[in-house]
Amino acid sequence: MTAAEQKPDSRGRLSATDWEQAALEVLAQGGVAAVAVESLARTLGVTKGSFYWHFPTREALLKAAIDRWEQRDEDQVIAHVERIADPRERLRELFQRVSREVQSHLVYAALLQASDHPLVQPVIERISRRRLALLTAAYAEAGFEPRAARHRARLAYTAYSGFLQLNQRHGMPRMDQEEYQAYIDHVIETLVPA
Amino acid sequence: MTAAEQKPDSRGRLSATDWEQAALEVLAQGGVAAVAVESLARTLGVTKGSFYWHFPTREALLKAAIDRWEQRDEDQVIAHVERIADPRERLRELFQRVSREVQSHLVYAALLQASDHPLVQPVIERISRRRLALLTAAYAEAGFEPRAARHRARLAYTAYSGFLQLNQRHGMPRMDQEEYQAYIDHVIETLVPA
DNA sequence: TCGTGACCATACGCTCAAGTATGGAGCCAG
DNA sequence: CTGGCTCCATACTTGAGCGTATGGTCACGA
Repeated sequence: MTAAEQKPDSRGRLSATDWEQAALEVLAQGGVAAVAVESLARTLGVTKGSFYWHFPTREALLKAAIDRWEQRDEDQVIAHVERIADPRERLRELFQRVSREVQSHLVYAALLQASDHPLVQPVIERISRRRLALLTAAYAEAGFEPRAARHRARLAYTAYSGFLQLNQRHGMPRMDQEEYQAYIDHVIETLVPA
Repeated sequence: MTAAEQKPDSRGRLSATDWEQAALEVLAQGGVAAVAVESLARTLGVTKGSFYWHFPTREALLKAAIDRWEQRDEDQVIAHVERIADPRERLRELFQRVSREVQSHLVYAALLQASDHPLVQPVIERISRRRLALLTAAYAEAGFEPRAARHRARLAYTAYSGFLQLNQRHGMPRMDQEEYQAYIDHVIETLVPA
């Protein structure tokens, strides 16, 4: 209902960008395996013939879509958060952001699940390194020793990805909105120095 | 080198248990997708003909292997840890255990990655509930309010699975043994009350 | 020794999704 | 109005895995 009407330029024709957008949507929903060309074509109202005009292969689409997501993520998270002066406040903002910007985190969760895929492995590695460095820097600025900053950053980051892992489309008793906010508060209390 | 010689009863013949064991090994290594009958048959030195005598289908093998693992896990973790009286000591022991018993955790990590598989989903759900309950109880005994105990348990558990996620066969700068131990200490310090 | 049953090999068939080949509809420049 | 470019449909081929059909071998008991 949300992927059907993409952005027909004038009369139903599609562009490569349309495919990437749709790919990201089903990626967030059904994981990497759900990014199948015939299935995608159906949701876009066309057939494979269209796809293979825009992309040489399925991998190419996957790569393009993931690259696009990574770029957007870089801009949003890094830029908007890195300018917060106080490191404690910066850390709090980071944790809070998980609840908003759902789509982006869903994509990240999907990529985590497919981290053995040769195409996403380097992406996960880059993202991990970047976010870990961001956290480490924040903790260091907040007064942690270098070693302790690294450890606390790692703990925070693993808690983040573990949280994503255990929340989408499977196990774990669901939390309602209030319980969720209380949990976030607890995490901040525990992992961010007063 | 480790999966080739399983346990030929007398002369090269295999049993259903041998297949389950081998399945667990490649499951820990290559994930659920790596549990393929023809591939497994090759590593065991036989052909599919053998497999389909012991099991009606691939799913059956997967289920049997996972059940076996879950049973062993139940015995090892739950039984050996639950008898520790002091809740703080119990929590420390839990964290320490992640470094030993590597195989078991590797299987869990593989299952996490395939948590959308209809066969794996209920397993993950059960395991999650059990371990979460275990942690929650320990924190409650250690003096946490019920709500805080739940939150802290969830934080610890997500940190655990996130840690697994980001360490096997992909991303994240590797830690050496000493750094790893220091990290565990930091986690215990942070998440376990003094 | 004979035959029965446990275990395995060989050779198929079936399905699904990726990729290919080719042609057709619409539009725009000349 | 015509040729060419863009975007798409239809109909194929191909490869990987699962599952099936059928027969062979070896051990062991009667």
